Amino acid sequence: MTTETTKVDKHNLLYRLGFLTRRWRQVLDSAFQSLGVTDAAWRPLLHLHHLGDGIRQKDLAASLGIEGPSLTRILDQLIAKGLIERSEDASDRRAKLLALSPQGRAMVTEITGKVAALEHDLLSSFGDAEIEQMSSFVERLETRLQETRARLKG
Amino acid sequence: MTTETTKVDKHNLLYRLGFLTRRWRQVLDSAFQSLGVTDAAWRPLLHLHHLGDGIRQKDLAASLGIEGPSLTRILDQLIAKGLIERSEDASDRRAKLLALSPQGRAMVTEITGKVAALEHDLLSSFGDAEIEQMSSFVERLETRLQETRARLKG
DNA sequence: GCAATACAGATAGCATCCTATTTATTTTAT
DNA sequence: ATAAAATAAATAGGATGCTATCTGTATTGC
Repeated sequence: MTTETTKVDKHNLLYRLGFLTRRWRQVLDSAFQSLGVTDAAWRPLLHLHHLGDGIRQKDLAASLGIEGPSLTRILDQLIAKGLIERSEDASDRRAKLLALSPQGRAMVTEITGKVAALEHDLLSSFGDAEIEQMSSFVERLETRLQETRARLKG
Repeated sequence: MTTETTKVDKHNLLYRLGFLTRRWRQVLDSAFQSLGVTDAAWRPLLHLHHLGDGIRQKDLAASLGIEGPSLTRILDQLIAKGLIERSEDASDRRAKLLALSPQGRAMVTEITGKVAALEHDLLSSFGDAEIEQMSSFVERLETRLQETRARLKG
């Protein structure tokens, strides 16, 4: 029975991580509805703000950890809302350069406040050492997973 | 700067959890392609096996942590493949009862082996104490998130 | 007994991610 | 110099989750 229990625990861990991220997404979703941006849309704004105007879509996608086509649609929405501007790169006519509009910058401020409040609410009971430990675990899992992925593909 | 750094770390933690679960799903996806079941489909099979034949869709959905409509579509696929059988509940004509077919039971065996191998591969570098600690963190986050969710809805 | 409410499941439609392919442009190799 | 390969972004289509709504059945309240 000990073996069985251990196996179930490990099994549940990854399952519950997925569950947790779905729930977190739902919380963010309801929190951002009032701002008029979807949950998927706020992160590109913050990353763009952090990386600075004038970057390419490809680099923003890499920063977000999503694929190019996934970003294209989100950008279409953000550009339609006037939060981001997409211009052509004079030095490479295949590429597009991204920049926050003034409204986009204002939105970044609002989003940053909301996200910080929600994250604080979620993490406030954890000490710095615990946060760091979780970060370390996640990093180890990421590394291992990347190796596994590479092995399955190669 | 200290404040800034801490903030970014916390920020990254939840972001990276989402990233991690997406990657894990991708690994499972490529591993299960050869079995002819999608990543979303294997978990209902295992849960049904664990819960036993004759349960209702509603209870399986609750066990999986997904909503009824999300399960309906997955079940349609699994039934079309002949892995699960859906029958009417004589005591309540609204409800349907679920059972694994013989092929479904065989699939459960294959899936269990594959999942166990992948999870072992991912988690083998973690000690039991570390696994338990991660579980504890996840549980605390789940609890806190549920409270937040309830507060936002009420 | 019958109307109102609750519940199980299915359907419709949205959001987000992915991979595969297409188009336009740039870089590399012969 | 030109043909082949590589690259940036867009488009097409699939998978998975959600909420809202519909249908049929059971339960509750008067």
